[in-house]
Amino acid sequence: MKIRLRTIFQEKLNGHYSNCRIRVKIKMFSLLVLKLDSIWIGAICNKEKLVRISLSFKKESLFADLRISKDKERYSSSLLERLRDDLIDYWHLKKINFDNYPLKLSDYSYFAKSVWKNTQRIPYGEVRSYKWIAHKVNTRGYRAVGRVLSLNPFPIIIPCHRVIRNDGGLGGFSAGIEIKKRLLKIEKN
DNA sequence: AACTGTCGCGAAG
DNA sequence: CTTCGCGACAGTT
Repeated sequence: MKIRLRTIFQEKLNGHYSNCRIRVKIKMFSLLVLKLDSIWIGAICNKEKLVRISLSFKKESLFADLRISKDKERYSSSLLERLRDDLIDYWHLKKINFDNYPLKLSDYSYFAKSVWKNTQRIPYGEVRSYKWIAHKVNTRGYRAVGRVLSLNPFPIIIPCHRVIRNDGGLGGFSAGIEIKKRLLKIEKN
């Protein structure tokens, strides 16, 4: 449970604090943590949408990446249960379609959202280049595409691992190139 | 102002 | 023919 103090009003009347109103906004997050082979996957969601996913070889870095502290309480969530099942199936080589997960994208720029949307159009098992994505969003800012993909809050669901260099090189991956290789290997079967 | 997961060209081996 | 270095590119934080 994440508690954010929104506003604290203190009204000074007649020389002393006589009316103190406190409004607290409580945000509830559900947390999923699972390990598939050597890779840890963490995901958080709010009441209706996924908020962030993180991949790592080290469990500890999940929580920093998700921007939560690790000993928060966990609440069950049907969304995360579905995600957990899908991820396990995906890991066992099933061609899972992650397209219809509700994602919280409201905080991101139009450009970022269009890059991610086009990334989601790359079919399972196929790859496209950063340049290809750039064409789709009408820019020659290839590096800008890379920058936005590096900020991808939903790895696997937004399959940025399917985006590689135009010359066939792998490019990069924010969670580490080994994880990118691993995901591509899973999809090659 | 600095950063990024790029691209493509020219020069060198 | 392959590899390397470098400058241009564009959008974000």
